[in-house]
Amino acid sequence: MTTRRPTVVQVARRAGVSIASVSRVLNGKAARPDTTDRVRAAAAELGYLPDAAARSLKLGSGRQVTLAVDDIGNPVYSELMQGVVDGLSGSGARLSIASTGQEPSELSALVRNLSRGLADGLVISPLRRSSELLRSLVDSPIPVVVVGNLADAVPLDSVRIDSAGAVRLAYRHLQSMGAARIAFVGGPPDTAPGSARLTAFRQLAQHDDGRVLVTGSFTVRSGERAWNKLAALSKAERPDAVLAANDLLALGILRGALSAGVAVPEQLAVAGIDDITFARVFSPALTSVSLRSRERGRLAAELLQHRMSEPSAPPQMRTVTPRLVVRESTCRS
Amino acid sequence: MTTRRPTVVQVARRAGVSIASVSRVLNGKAARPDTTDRVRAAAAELGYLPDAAARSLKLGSGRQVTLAVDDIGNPVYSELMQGVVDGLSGSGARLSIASTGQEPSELSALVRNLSRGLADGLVISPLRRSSELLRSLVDSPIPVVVVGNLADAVPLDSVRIDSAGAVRLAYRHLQSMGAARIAFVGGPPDTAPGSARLTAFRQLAQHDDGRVLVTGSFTVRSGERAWNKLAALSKAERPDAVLAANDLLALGILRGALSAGVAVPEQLAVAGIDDITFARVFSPALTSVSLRSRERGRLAAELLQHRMSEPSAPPQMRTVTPRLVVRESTCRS
DNA sequence: TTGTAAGCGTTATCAT
DNA sequence: ATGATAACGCTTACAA
Repeated sequence: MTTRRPTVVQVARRAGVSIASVSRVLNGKAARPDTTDRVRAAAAELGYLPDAAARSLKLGSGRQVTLAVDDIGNPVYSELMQGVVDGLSGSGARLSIASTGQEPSELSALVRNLSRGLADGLVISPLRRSSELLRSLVDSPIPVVVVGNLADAVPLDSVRIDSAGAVRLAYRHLQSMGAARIAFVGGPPDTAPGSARLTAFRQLAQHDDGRVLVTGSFTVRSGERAWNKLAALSKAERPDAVLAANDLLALGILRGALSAGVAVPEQLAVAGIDDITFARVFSPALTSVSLRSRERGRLAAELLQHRMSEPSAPPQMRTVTPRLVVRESTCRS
Repeated sequence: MTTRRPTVVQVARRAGVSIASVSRVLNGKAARPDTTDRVRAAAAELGYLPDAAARSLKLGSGRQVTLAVDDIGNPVYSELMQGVVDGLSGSGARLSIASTGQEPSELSALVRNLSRGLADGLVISPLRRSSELLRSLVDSPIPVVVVGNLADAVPLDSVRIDSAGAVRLAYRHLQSMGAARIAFVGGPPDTAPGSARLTAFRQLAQHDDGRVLVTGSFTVRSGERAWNKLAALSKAERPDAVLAANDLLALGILRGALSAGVAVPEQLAVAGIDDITFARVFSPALTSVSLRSRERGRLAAELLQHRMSEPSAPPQMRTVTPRLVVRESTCRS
């Protein structure tokens, strides 16, 4: 039960060598074959595992990566997380999750409190990019990779997405399906993706009469509320297509419309952004623009590992191309 | 940029006291008021944060909790994770995720490799409970809480669920809605929940002619495949209700049925188990039995913290009661 | 109440 | 090639 974990000392004793030799062998440095064997054998017999805390203390850094997001409940972040796991796999690094839940971005505070040993590297995907947060990130004593579109001047590794392109893809698709009045259901405008996608839509629709609704959160509930507002419009004003700023909002719209007996896509076409795993499962399956969350997570993990091994390299950037996935909610084939 | 993190030594120098006083003050031990003030001030000015690795090494344990699950992609586990976060919040403990992804449960290996400092406590929800895994858990040098139904003899803290009760709830409900032939779509029988739910169904349906299908995984795809088998049955054999072993399977059935033009619930009623967040969003919304994943996560975190502070207390057990949530997929109101 | 010093388990430097 | 030893930053007897 309370067997004390074996340390290098026990291994050394058992192998009849010094602790230095044990450390060397276990870290793959050269040693005489028989020394190597004896140490390996002793370690195996004792079930020795190095103490991560001690190693981290000595080395000045462990292999602990933290992923910080605003809301782990959103499937997008689960996928991002899976991507990070993919990118980390094989490196021996471990992943921690830090989610601030619903609170208005406590991420800055969280970032400041990441002490070494708890986190040796950070992947962060902040909904809101306050200058305070950016400052904490730039000043962070540990390597940071941001998943999101930073201003070019910010000296941080980042994985970006072409937001405007994503919105355009969906918008053009809806148009090509014959939609005349396309409404936009946006997320909170004070968030980075919220404002980027809103701006992109406004630019695209400036000559069309696209109605714009803004919601308080990127959730299904908000989508349902937005639907209610849409349903209250006069017949002439009612859109024949909705472009939602993310899939959760789109699903809310979808649910609202179907409950009200509106046929999708016949009477109302609906498209989202993110292409969460569930998008294809719904009925009708949701047309969406994939932002490749999993790939972004993987790329972020790669950038982070690069930076952890090469702390003073110039900041790098990866950009992921959005991809339209047409399904039943816009096009009954 | 590469500012070396301040340590107790710098704080002590700045405050004009010894490192011992710094440690004492920062850990809330009594000290003279002016000493306290000077230390606090110095720490604040320097932006001092204790090194988690060093503290963990010295104390023999940090506050790092690991959650190990088979597949983070399943929303049930996201909810479990959120529950663990809830239960940990305020305790200063941090959460790590370990997921083996799709691989045939490598959890045993994972558990054996949890070195101290990386994980000071473990919450594990294993799909398969091999005796090998159980042994690693019982022998684990760090506190462990299992989310799942252990044999009573296993001396481990656990959070359990009444599987048989959950299946019964759904079965009786389907019967009460007038279903005559209820089919069961089970998960992999070599998993703990897979076999428990299957056994429960067989017991309930032994006098009825309930058909039983078994799938290879708890996923939407498997559900869709199961639907195809169901659809291939002769009209006389076809069920008028399906009870799926989890919501992902149920959603697959739902999707298959709707695509085939089968009306749900009129021609086929569908019920799942787990009550994932998305269950209510689907159309028709999915009837499901809630296993209160989030609450189970919270309870697991509480048990773990208790054990971490009281290592030799007798094993505890919490049992969560399943709850039927009736929605449109079984009952058009 | 405060300071000195030991030690947690590891890696790395320096002799040998 | 190997062994003795110092050091990473922290907490905690023990002394003063």
